[in-house]
Amino acid sequence: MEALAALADPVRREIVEVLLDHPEDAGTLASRFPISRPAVSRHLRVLRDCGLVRSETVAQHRVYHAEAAPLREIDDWVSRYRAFWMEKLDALDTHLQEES
Amino acid sequence: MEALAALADPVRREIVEVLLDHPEDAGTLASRFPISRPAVSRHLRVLRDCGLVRSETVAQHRVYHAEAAPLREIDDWVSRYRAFWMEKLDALDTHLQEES
DNA sequence: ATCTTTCGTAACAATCTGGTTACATACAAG
DNA sequence: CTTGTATGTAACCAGATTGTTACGAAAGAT
Repeated sequence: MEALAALADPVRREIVEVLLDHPEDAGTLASRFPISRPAVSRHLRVLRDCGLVRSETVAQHRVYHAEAAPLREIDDWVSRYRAFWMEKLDALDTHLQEES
Repeated sequence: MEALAALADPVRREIVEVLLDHPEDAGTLASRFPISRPAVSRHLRVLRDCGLVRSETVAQHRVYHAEAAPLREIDDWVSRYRAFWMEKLDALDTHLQEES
């Protein structure tokens, strides 16, 4: 669940959101954020280290791509408890039914 | 997505896992971990602040319960990208089919 | 009333995090 | 080859995080 910690940061979350939509090189990616390019570079390192992102070198550019596997890992964790909140929300629905 | 940051910590994640199974008082909860009771108490505060947990006072004990809503919020975020990795994994399946 | 149990908070130290600027490397281009 | 563009890394700093021990409040128990 190292990926979960990586996604705790809002900047990294937004980077991933962009890359899930389309691949993008480091510079363009950095220009989206109000922080320095090296700061973004390090966020990319964190994302790379936990497998949420992969980089492909083309000329002197590094094109980043989103990687699916770790997202699935998080989904699996949450899934284990989906039954819990389904139940709770069902109970709420019932409650509202009874009130009306 | 404040809950996501809260769950980045492995201790807090384990606390939530326990409470999703059954409610438990602060002391018993603390005894599960190799850290001090005040440390656990503060983890509980973080979880309370982001709504992942709720406490009920019974006598001089504080019984903690898991709360469903924030888990759902995280699930919703991941859901937005479920299509992405479904697609990737499908592509992998196809690839393996072709190889065999 | 006083002691005991349960639990949160305060104060403090050590580590982690995320930002900045300065610098090094790699490849294209002229 | 020398210059310029695109990136990652190193060094440094401020603020947040997480742990510890000491203390305080609240509610049973004697």
